[in-house]
Amino acid sequence: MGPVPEGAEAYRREFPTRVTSSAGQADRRPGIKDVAAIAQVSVGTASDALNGSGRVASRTRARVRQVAEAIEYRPSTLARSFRTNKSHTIGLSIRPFGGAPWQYLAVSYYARLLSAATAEALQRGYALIVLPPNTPQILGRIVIDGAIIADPSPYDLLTDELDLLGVPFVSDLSRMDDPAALCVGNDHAAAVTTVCAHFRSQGARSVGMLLSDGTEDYNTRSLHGYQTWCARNGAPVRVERASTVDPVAMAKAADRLMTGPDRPEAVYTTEGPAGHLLQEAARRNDLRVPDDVLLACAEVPVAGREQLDLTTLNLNAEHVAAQAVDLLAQTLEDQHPIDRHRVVDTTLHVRGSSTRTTSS
Amino acid sequence: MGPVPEGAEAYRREFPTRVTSSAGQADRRPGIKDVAAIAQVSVGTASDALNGSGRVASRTRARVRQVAEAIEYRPSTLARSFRTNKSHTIGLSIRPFGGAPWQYLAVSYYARLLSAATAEALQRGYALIVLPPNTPQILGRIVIDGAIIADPSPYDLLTDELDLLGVPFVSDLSRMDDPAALCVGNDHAAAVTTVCAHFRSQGARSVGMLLSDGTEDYNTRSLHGYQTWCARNGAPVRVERASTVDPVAMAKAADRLMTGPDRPEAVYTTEGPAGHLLQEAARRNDLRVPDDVLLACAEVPVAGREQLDLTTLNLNAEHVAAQAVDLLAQTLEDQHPIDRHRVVDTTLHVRGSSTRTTSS
DNA sequence: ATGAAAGCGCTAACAG
DNA sequence: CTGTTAGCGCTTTCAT
Repeated sequence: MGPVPEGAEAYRREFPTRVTSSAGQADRRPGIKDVAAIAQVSVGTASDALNGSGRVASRTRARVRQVAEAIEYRPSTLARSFRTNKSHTIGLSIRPFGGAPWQYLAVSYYARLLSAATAEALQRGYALIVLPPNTPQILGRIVIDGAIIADPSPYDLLTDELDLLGVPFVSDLSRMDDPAALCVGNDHAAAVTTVCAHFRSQGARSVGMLLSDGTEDYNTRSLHGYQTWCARNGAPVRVERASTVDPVAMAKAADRLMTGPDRPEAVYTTEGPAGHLLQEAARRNDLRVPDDVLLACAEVPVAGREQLDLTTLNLNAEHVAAQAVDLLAQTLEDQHPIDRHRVVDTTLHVRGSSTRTTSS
Repeated sequence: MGPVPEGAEAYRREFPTRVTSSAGQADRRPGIKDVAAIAQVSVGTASDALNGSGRVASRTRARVRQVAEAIEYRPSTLARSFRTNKSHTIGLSIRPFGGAPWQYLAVSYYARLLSAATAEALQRGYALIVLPPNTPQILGRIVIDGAIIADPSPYDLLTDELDLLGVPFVSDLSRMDDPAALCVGNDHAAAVTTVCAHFRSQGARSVGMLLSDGTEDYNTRSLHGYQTWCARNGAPVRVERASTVDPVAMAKAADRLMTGPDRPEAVYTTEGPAGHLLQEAARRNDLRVPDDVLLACAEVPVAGREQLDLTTLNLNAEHVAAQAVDLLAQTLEDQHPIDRHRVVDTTLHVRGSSTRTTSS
């Protein structure tokens, strides 16, 4: 018999049922010691040969690899992860939305974030695990190297547990005061300012704001940006808030912005799905868009985007995801990124709902 | 000092920098041996006490747990996974769609499948990992206990690798001939029959079919069901196929179904996003819906569902996901489910696009 | 260039 | 009831 037995058959012939304890189960997956035994090297050498550490003769490496291929050896990812203390997985937690905890995929921003984060992570050799928000217990069962917390509520329970476990995570700009924190997000204050300026350029003197009643960072920043703009431009502040969970409440809030003698000449909402609620409210109140009131919203459900002819603020979820994954990956690979706070630009897509056709 | 030091401070006081090799890094996470040392028990006892194996005196268990709590001990999930050979994760792979590999979230069926699978998995203590389709290499880096392959192409490379690794997986009904395979899916043939029967009940004598040119199970089954229905009912077969990737080709295919003297009186498409393509094609060809042609489609993008007034076939993605996770979880927990092939019902939602208002 | 051996942190079998 | 010990499968020194 030659020194290099080839194929799984030869392997089985030479090592018939290598099982130690319970007889009969010859179907156990081959381990690295099987490879080593057949290739007539030690496990250490086999490991080096397979991982290409360079310190093994090319002839023996070839032999070891040949054997590994022949018996279809696959290293145990579990053991390897354990040994290297890396699982190559990152968690992504998205805040609850619309009552149901997983409703968020209906919001284009989060769907895009998830897609892009998954793609970007995989490209770098990480898999993405979808985590529930506010459920730190899950971290006791599963393994992640790092995490991305999208739009955490100010007291998200996950973050504390992650800190305790020493798992690095990226969150939004709400943690910017901590220079060590990893932050990626939009400058929502600037975004709102852009929208308001656009409204004004179209002749609107007053702008109303439809906000969620949540306490996420984007909410507070958007509100702050709005208030600042109003103050600087001598415009009245007109804010309505309602729970994102409750479309009826949202619709009523929209109605409040469309009625009364002092109703604003333009309305913006940070809640994408509320975009068409604004359109419906305008219709209910016999206001023509854009003639009587200008409208815009941040993101919008994917389908029917064009049909709605709605001016939108693109938060560039793909960029956010890419930056977040990049920042996390660098940190996990001990590259100590210098720019740990990253602000992603927003883009205003002007469409019919905010373009004055007749001068007022 | 009492026998039970409380709090991390006491711990650090008593065991100042327990590090063995490199001095100075006192920030290493406490392990089970730290807990054991402080609680004055062996690691085995500590493990039993923490995992509630029942064989330890309640007094000592209390003490051990108290210590663990005090020093904020968290078991290494990596080590535990390694030891128990379980990672509590399942992979979900969804076929590529629309060119971009992650575009599928725009398709409501897949978005719902992902949401529901994630929720169901977490409820059972599993986390869900989003896997790319046709990329078996990823399985060499990450750890999963099982997998769900949604709509695999007939030669999906993932399945072979999963078999090799001994990772159980659920796929669709295309593997029903293997009694050991785990299968969950809709009976697409029956679904198409339902749609055709509905069309006929509304007076349509002929039904056209707009299909993807893919080779997924739902495609072949839908086509087969359609052909069978036509044969049984003496209706002409009129099938157009186009790549889901290519909306232009899809639109052209839709046009072909709307023109000519022998154009069908009703059209169904299995591709949700093509639903409104059918509507547009009808408009282009001056056909009124539903007067001149009846329309229906399987699933539809989430937003604007009501506005489109389109009859849809609900594939009940949530049920599919729940059954798939259930089947997988049972298998992983060695419960050897008897019903390894599970067929999920579909539901026809009749709306305006297929309801004859005037009798023809 | 290669082999031998020491663990990673934890669980589980066995011994007391 | 509790302590001791043997690994899980692999990577990584340290010798040779």
